[in-house]
Amino acid sequence: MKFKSIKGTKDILPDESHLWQSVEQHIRSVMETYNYKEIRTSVFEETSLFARSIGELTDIVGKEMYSFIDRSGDSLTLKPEMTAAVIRSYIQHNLGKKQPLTKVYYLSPAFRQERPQAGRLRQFHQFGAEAIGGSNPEIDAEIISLSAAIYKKFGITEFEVRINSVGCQKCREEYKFILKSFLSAIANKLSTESQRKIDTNPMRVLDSKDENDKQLTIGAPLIKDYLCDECRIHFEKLQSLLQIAGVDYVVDGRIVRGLDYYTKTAYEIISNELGSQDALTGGGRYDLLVSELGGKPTPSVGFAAGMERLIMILKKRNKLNVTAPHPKLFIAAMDDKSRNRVFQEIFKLRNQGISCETDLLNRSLKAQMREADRQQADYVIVIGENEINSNRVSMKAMRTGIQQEISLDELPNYLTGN
RNA sequence: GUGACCAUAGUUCAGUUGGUUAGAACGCCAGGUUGUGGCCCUGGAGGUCGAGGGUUCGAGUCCCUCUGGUCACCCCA
Repeated sequence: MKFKSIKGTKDILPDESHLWQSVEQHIRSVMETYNYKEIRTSVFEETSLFARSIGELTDIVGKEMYSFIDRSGDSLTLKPEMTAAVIRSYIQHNLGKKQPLTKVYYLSPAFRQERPQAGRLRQFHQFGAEAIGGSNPEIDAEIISLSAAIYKKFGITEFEVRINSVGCQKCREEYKFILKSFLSAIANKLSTESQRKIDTNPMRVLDSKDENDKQLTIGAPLIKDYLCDECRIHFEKLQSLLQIAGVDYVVDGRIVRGLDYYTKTAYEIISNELGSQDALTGGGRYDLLVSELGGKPTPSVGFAAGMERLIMILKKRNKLNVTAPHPKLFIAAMDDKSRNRVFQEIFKLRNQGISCETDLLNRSLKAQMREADRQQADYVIVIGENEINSNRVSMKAMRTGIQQEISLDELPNYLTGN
């Protein structure tokens, strides 16, 4: 085979595309219930936008971005996540001037050059939302509730919302200092991975998957015990609001998100049905990002979720009772002489918005019937000399096999009446 | 980037210690007499056995390299 899809990319084939459409439609409907409006940004941006927002030292920026130099010498990057692009757009178009709080959602492909595995692709699809312009914990609660509501909309209830506060610049620095000294004391017993992180990103040591590391860090200081008053009050208020909103959650003091820009609230939605990549959703508050990217200081919250991971669960749980679109009517031609008349009827019906199909390959009547069955057409009529002369056709309901004779002129009414 | 396992029709898979024309199921196509699908029956098409090297009289089967897939690590959606 000469050409193949790029490693880590997947074609969504005609058999499956309607399933994606249906999932997307459900997501949109929940987003709109919460009064978020869609934003679409281009798939690529200036490389420096992501470097600045996500953080130079993160894995995403350090080794996973699809970056390239275009013909004018600019460095561009296929977006590895959506928030940076949304914020860039928010600032560029002065959306904050039109209203104090901007609520947007998106559905978009994203790109990261990682080794593919279950629930991880190089081109993947995210949906998510951002509420830009407010610092109230009510907004954090709304974002978390919204993301959980989407899974509930699909009948998925087996997931866990884990929340944490990662503090602000002030209290996080103090905490990191304390944490580092705790970790340094046990450094020689930690895994080499974790040892490396003590200086660069000590909070990540706490969510190491290494069993030994887990044991060693059981008594480690957690940031929730070192929050400043403002962050602590915000976190407590968020929890009471989640209770009011009816969102079940657990506090997990070890959550650290992989993107540098989070402040205060950080949260994840985890499923135990996904394999190793178990995060359905990740999100949190990023009060410093807008100003970091050149806008006015604008506190914001958001989340991003993986489409493929959602669909994995839906498939596993058999929650995808979506029916593929199928033609209402199939018109078979008795013989070649009748084909022009068949086409005439087909186009007439299609012009009236009725989905119908006919044989385009000059096949036998039997083959045409088989095709109609395969296409799951609701009805079939056969047009031949008799029908052309009498202007009457036998309408066969394929599910029941019952035939009913009607006039050709009644066809549109008959079909739309059903 | 690291590791493990895998790669045979459109799909899911068989393929004996290396030995003639590489099989099955499903799917696809055509028939089973007069103008009607599904079930059933019969027949047919379809494979450079992932690619390239090597060992051998002989390789789908053994060895090497590459590519791709799957899963895990890392990290994340």
